[in-house]
Formats: sequence, structure tokens, C-alpha cells
Amino acid sequence: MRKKRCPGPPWLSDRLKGRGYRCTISREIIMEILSHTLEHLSAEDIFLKIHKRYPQIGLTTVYRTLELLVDMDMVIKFDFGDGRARYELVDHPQGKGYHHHFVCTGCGRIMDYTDFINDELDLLKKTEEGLSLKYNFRIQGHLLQFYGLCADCCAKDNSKFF
Amino acid sequence: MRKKRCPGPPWLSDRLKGRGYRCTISREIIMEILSHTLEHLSAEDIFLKIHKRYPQIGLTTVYRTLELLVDMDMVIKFDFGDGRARYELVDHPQGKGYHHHFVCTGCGRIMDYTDFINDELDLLKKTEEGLSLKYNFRIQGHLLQFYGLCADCCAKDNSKFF
DNA sequence: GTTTATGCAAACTGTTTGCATTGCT
DNA sequence: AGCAATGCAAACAGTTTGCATAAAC
Repeated sequence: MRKKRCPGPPWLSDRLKGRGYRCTISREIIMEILSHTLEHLSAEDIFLKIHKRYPQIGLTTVYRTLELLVDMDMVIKFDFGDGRARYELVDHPQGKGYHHHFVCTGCGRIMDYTDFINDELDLLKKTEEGLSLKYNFRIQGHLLQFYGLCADCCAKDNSKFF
Repeated sequence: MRKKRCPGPPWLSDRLKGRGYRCTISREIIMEILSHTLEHLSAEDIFLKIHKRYPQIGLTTVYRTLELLVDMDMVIKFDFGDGRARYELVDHPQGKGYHHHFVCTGCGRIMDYTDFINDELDLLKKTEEGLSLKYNFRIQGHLLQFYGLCADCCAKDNSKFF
């Protein structure tokens, strides 16, 4: 009796096999998790979520899988400056397609915003073109983050003065 | 005979004392180094530069000093995603006042650009205002980075095909 | 003289790697 | 069967911390 496992969803399976990779449970599950959250998960966050149901999958595998997915341009790795990397699906099912963030320096929360996105993208695209032309950069992407205090932390901060 | 040391440049000395801190050689030197470079130095870079002339100053002190200077809003800490933080003077003497970067994913080089800065700043300011109003964020700053291949790495990359 | 700043060594954190084993194809 | 993927433990890199000493005020 052989263990039938992991043809996996064809879209994932095919994409992996197309690059000579194998379709494994870890890879399925991690894509699954990333497509069912809108949070900005770290490797450990993902590991913990997995661990409940698949205790045999180790943190190392999570790191290696994420690296692979980033390399395949299915996942983006973000660095918000708090010492741990976060990962997001490039094309999130409920997603906005773009990844602009507000990082609260008070509580560390990370929020997405979609307002102004169109203006921003217009400008960023113009800048990209300009930089490519002038400096011969081949631009692959950009990172735009605002940081400051979120509404809650603002309130806490103000309360100091009363 | 007492050791006369470190009245330091008054602008620094005063600013430190105004917050109850003391004016020490390390703090002087680090500000000195930061104001004489346009590179994006890491803590270790700074330590090494100092170490030649002041071998008694340790890496720990560099970290603690930078943290203090960041907290005093004299220095900005940047994270370019390569695992080490970089530090820049907020108001650099030869500086442009703003900090927009291009990060080469090939060689890791980090370059400033000043083109398009005005358009960018206009838009970023508008976005800041919008976000503040709509979500009640108190925005303290922003981070805008483009990443991709620099001219040199582009060339190397192309050469693979010939 | 009192208090803050420093150096050293050790701890810590997120991430990576080597290697023997497992499991996909 | 053959080779890629995994788990574990150990290595690693940058950064932080505890504590006794030195320096600024």
C-alpha cells in the first residue's frame, strides 16, 4: 500500500514542478496559510500556526520554504525594522495587489492602507522610469512605509499630558 | 593635575546636557564621523572607523550611543533588509535633508538619489495628511526605497546571455 | 562625591547550515 | 531507485544586557 499524498492543487504543483521543485505538504500548507490571512506574518508566526496541526514540520522548513517562494516570486519578504522579516503573498486572493504599510512605532502594529494608492503608484512608476533612464538601474520593486503612532498609541501618548 | 576633556562643541554639548546626558568623547566622535561621510554606515562600520584612532572605544558603546542619538532625533536608523542597521545624520551638513534610497539586490550597494525628490515629497506629504485625517495616525516619517540591479550588476547579469 | 557612561564577556534573537534520514516522483 | 526535501542540532551574525570600573559633572 503506498502512501498517496500531495498531488496538491494543480496551480501550485505545476508551478513548483515547472521549476524542478517537488510539491510537498509544507509548501502547500504555507501557501494555504498565507492566502488565508491579511496579517503580516513572520516565519515564526507561520510555524506556530502550522505546528498545531502538523507538529512534524519544523521551523527550518518554514524558512526554507519561504525562501523558495520568495525566489519564485510568489511571496514578498518585508522588513519593518523590528528584527524579524514578514511575508505576504504577491497576489493575495482578498488582496489589493499592492503593499503599502503604516508601521506604528508605539505598539509595532502594521497596517495596510489602500487610499492614495493610485496617485502613489503613478508617481512611483514615474520615478522608476526616471531612475532607470538616468542611472541605468533595473528596478524590481519598491518599498513605501509610513511610520508614527497609530490612533490607540496617540491616545495613550496624549494622556500623559493630562 | 586634572584631566581637561570634553567640553566638546557647544551645540552638541548643550543638546546633550539639555536632556541630562553627559558629553563624552564617544558621542563627539560618532557625530563627527556621521557628519563627515555620505555613506550609509552600520554600527560596525562606525566602530571600525573609530577604532583606528580610539581603540579604547568598544562596539557596545557605539550601539548605545547610536540608540541615544536616534532617540534624540539627531540620527535616523535605516533598515535595508540585509540584517544590519544603517545610520544617517538627520541634518547632514552636505546633505539633502531627505533620505530616499536605491538598494542594489545584486551587490548590496545603497545609493541616494535626489531626482524627483520634490514630486515625491509633495505626494508623500499629501498622503501623510490624508492618513492622519482618516485614521488618526500621527505620522513621524516615511521610508521610500527602490530596489533592483544597479548599472554594474545589470551588466554582469546580461553577460550571462552571451 | 555622586551619578552616568563605558568595556568586557556573556546572553539573546532571528536566521542559516551540515548531515543523516525521509519521502516525492 | 534516485534525488530533492526535511528535521534536528549546532553554527552564525547582529544586537543587547549585567556588572564592575572609569569618567563627567
